[in-house]
Amino acid sequence: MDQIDRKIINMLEQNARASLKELSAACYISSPAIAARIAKLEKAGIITGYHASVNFEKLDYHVKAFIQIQLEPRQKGEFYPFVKTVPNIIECNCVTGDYSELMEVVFESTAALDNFINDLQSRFGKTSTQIVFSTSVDHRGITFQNVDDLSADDLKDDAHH
Amino acid sequence: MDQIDRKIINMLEQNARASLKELSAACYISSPAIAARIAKLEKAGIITGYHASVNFEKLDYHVKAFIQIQLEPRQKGEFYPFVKTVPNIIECNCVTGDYSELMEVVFESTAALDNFINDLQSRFGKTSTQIVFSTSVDHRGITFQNVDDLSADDLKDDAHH
DNA sequence: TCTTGCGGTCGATTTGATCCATTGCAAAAA
DNA sequence: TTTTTGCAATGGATCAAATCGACCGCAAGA
Repeated sequence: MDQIDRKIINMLEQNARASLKELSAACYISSPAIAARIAKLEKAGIITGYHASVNFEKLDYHVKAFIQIQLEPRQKGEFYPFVKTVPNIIECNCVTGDYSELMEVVFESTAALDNFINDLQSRFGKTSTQIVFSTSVDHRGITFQNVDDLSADDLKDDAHH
Repeated sequence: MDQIDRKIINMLEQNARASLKELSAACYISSPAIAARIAKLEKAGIITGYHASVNFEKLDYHVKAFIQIQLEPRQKGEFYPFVKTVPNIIECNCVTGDYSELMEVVFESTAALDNFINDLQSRFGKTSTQIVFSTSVDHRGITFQNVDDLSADDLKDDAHH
């Protein structure tokens, strides 16, 4: 993981469809070299995938919310397969605190959200919900600093650490 | 937005680097047709970007957490530019409830997280933090149902709605 | 009926990705 | 010190994929 790898990751986080040529120009190395580095980062499990992101509003998912739920330990075996199959659940984490699971969801309407919460409560346990008014930072990866405007020499020097 | 568009979106959510050829084969239309549809979805603001996702653990961000913070209305002008500049904040939402902002963060260690929380509290207001034990559903987009195994005829019929 | 516009196909061209032989360099072995 | 080994890169040839432009068919509105 040198500066070039970090720059590749930054660029692919911003635009996963960037061509090897673009990456190659920005990193001052050849495109086969970029391809080899990307393959290595994927194999190492550092880059885990490439995903298009969509505007939920435009797809008529007007309500985003966070739902916390209290779960008995024995319910987890049923809960985890369940959450994976519900497309409205866009993230789910097991967390510290009074509620054991915290999930992020999107729904067409508050009515549909309410419906889902009722279903959750009857199947599992007590919930607590916060509805999202606005999103100031949309889900993103970490961005490496001090990599964005490096000269050819800076990058090359670093490569042979 | 017909079934073909939905299938394209599904596929690009799963693999944003899928080639036009792959998409074209799966949708039973030519690759220029796919390119035109993607361009249209982007221009309409339905597809908002393509992002590589990384394994935070492998990059030594061992602690994921959700931080809620109480904010005076007048503090928002300062808060929003701030959260955008902190790379550790991977999502931030304004929500209903006792705490006005809910953010998802990643840090190298609990010490670094603690440090950040102290900084937040001194700059803004009261916080409440939940640390993530495990993630059963990693951040994902919505997946359209009944699109994954359609025949050539199904897709074509739908195109001329 | 005629026209307009959209969304599609097909083949030609251009662009980008991949393969392979070769090089340079640094670290470990002789 | 010299030799060897292995890794990461290059550059050109080859191959695959994306783009362009001409053309077609169909449905909606003039």
